[in-house]
Amino acid sequence: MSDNPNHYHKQLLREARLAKRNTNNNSSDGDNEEPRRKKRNVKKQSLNKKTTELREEQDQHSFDESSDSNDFEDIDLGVREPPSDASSAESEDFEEISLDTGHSYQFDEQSNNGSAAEADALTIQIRAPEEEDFEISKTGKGRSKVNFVSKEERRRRVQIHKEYIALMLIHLILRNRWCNAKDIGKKLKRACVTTQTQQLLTYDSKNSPLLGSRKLLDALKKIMAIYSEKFRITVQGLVRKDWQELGVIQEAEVVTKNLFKKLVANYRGSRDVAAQGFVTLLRALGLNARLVFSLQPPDYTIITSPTKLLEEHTKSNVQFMDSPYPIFWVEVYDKYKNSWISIDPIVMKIIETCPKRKKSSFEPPATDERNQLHYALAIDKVGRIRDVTRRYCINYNAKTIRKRISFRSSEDEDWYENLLQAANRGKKRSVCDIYEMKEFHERDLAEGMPNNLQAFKNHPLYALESQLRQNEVISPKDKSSVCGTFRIKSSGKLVDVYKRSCVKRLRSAKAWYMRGRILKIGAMPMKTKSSGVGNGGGNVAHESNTDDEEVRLYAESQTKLYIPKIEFEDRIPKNAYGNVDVYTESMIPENCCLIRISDTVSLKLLQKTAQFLGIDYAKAITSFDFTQRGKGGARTPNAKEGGIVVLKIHEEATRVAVDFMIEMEEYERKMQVEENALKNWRFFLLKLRLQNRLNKSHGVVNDDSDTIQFASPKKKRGEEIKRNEAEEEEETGEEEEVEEADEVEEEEEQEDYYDGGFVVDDHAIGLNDSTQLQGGVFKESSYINKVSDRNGIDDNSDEEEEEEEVFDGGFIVSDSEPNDSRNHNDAIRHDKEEEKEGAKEETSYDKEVGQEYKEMRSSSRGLRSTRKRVHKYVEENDELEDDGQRSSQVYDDDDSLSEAKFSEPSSDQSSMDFEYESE
DNA sequence: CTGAGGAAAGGTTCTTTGGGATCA
DNA sequence: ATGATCCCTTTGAACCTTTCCTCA
Repeated sequence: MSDNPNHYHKQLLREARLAKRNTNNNSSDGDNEEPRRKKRNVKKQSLNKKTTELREEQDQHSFDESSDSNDFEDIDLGVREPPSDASSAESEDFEEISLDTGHSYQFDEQSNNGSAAEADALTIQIRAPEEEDFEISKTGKGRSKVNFVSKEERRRRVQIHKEYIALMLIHLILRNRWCNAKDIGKKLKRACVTTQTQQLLTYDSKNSPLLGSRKLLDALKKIMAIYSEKFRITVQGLVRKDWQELGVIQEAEVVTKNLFKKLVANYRGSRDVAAQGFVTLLRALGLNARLVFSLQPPDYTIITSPTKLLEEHTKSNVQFMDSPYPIFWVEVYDKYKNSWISIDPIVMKIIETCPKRKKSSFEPPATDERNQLHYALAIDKVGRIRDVTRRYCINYNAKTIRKRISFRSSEDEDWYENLLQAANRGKKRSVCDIYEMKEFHERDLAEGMPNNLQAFKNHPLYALESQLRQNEVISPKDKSSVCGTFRIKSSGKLVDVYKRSCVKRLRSAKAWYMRGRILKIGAMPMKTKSSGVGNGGGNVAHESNTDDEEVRLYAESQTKLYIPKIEFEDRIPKNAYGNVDVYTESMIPENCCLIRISDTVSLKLLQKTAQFLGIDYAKAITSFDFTQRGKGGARTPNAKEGGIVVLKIHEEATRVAVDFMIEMEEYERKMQVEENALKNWRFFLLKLRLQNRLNKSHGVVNDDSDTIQFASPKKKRGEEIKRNEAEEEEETGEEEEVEEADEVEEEEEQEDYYDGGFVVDDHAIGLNDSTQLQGGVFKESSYINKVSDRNGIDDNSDEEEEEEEVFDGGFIVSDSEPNDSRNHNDAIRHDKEEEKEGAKEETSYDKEVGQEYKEMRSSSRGLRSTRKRVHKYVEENDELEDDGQRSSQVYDDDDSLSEAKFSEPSSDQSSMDFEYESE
């Protein structure tokens, strides 16, 4: 140990904090954060399935659940139960309540009038108690005594632990508000404070702070003596309960605000109420008094199942033994010494300013069943909450920390932090806090090294070499990392103690690569381990590991951020597979950007977009998954594609195009419906004509059972047939027929829009601007093409012409055409200008595309012109000929595709015709 | 009281770029 | 005949950690 332990430990602490921050940063920007988050989501989902969610309205009182849960002896929030919450109120045991951290807690301190206990929006899920939760997991043959609980139960215990904390916090906030009652305070003051003590308190001691402090203590002592003399404990206060005792009800009256006032005024109630009353009294005296609550959540680290005790406890209401230590007590700020004085006016009747390195008298021994000091929260007059556990626990870092939820995982740590933060929202720090932080820091330093081996495990400051994990190493391993020695009591061996901040976590080069880091040149492995590890289902067979028996492990300091090499500014640096590895954000090549897939944007769409724009792109591999194929156990890695990488200069254009493609897809879907409808109708009309002709040539067949099923109702068909029979003239008949069809269309449109139905143009167009645009676009480009194509193919051209006129009624072809050509000329002119511009042309083009898109939205410019422009741009400006060709191919393909689609109905129809005729 | 050791369970890490059937 | 597309399946092994318990 060094000569100046304080200084030494300070440094240690700083280093430890730094190291922690570093690891946190790594985990947050790395990919390794993802699986964890995923897991949590899964948990949440499964939880949600089982829970009934209760969302409280903003102005409702959100804490009602707790007021009726019988677990808590005396919570009342002074609010009435809304009838709608009956289900939650009925839950006898307060079983599973999941609270989202951070955002859900909103403690509103504005309305400080007691009756309105409120959170703005608190989501509480209550799960009905399940018998199975206490199910005992399988135990070994020989050791019947150890009964571990199931995974599910463990999770549930953590959950309850958290909920208990949250609800007790709320309890504390409420009680603290009641403690601000001035009327009671005045009354207590009159009864308990003599003029003599009053004088002690008002002593002006600017010159001698020591004397002032002394007098404050004297005054407190006197007040405490009178108060504790008067107070009678009539009911048991809060106690700690084990898991099996959670359902046991302590018989007590529900304390409302009025009852609280009455109790305090009459010096009756539980020891908790006594402490709260004392706070009221001290505050009335103008002292800065805090109410301290040592939360007693059931211990989540206990994973054994309840055994014999369970039955005893649930059957008879066991009166819990009172702990000789308080759960509520008081802290008074000593402004002379800038420290807090702890007062327990009722249980132990002591006043204490605990020196460092000495065990506080408030800390119960670990054997106390009914009281454990793991979370001590102090709340002041305005509702500032501070975690003051550090003050009361001598072995905070070595022991207490392990029982706190923050020790479990970083997520849980965040949860706890967020909880306190939410409770403190909008409240500023005071000078007292700064002095308090200083005090806690000093206590940290004073705690020193643990005195037993076990406490060294995961100690935040110290580490023993024997307790390191396989992939951990102490670096640098010299005098600078040793901070002392420890003698193992049993063996008497003397071992070195290292700083925790010097413990480095090692990974293989591959593992680092997956985290976006590569080895520095000349890095020597810090440790090696046999490659047998984890080779489980790997491809051991095909890759002879003879020369690579060992996995070399490296520390993070031996690696550097991987920065992809860029050979040409205008090329995407792809790997051998033609992809880009993007396991972390930092792995995106500098001249590129990643466009991720999402729920709405599929990889296919992205690829299509890139091809459409004719730009170079590469699939981005963002992670791997390993799936089991076959029963052999060989697990094959699957590269997961998380998006595409495009050149940065193409980013904006691509994003705009992606948006456009999404809209286009949506429109195409609609068009498909419409097209199907048209096909059906066309088919229907043909059938009618055919039938008509057959009837004419072969006579009417009175047979209702048709071989062909139509979507339209038979009644209407019958009508049409009659009409057709009446009208012998072909041309006029057809015209009317089509009109009739149009009418029917409109009627049926409401009935089945998607079921092979159809879209009326007016309807489709009139929705909003964007649809109107699309309508315009597609009428020009695809729809009209299709119709005219069909005209070309079909023999019954007369009819088709008529049809076109009918369906085209919604838009003005003549108008759009000159418009289009003008734009086209515009585009060409633009392109020519751009050609001259030179170096900046590409970026300006990108902007151009963005603007054009906006223009298109407003002025309904055609898709075709855009396409042509992009196409033209690619041809003229882009040096990548291949891509240009590809895009032109795509363009052509698209048209041919639409042609191909339209050959369908004719073939379909002919076969049907054939079938009909053969009949 | 302390530590070693064992049991039992859950968690973490490692692996790092298909293939056969069917359809167009 | 050939290329494109779909669908298969959710798995291990080895190691590590944590807890409880017993025994010395």
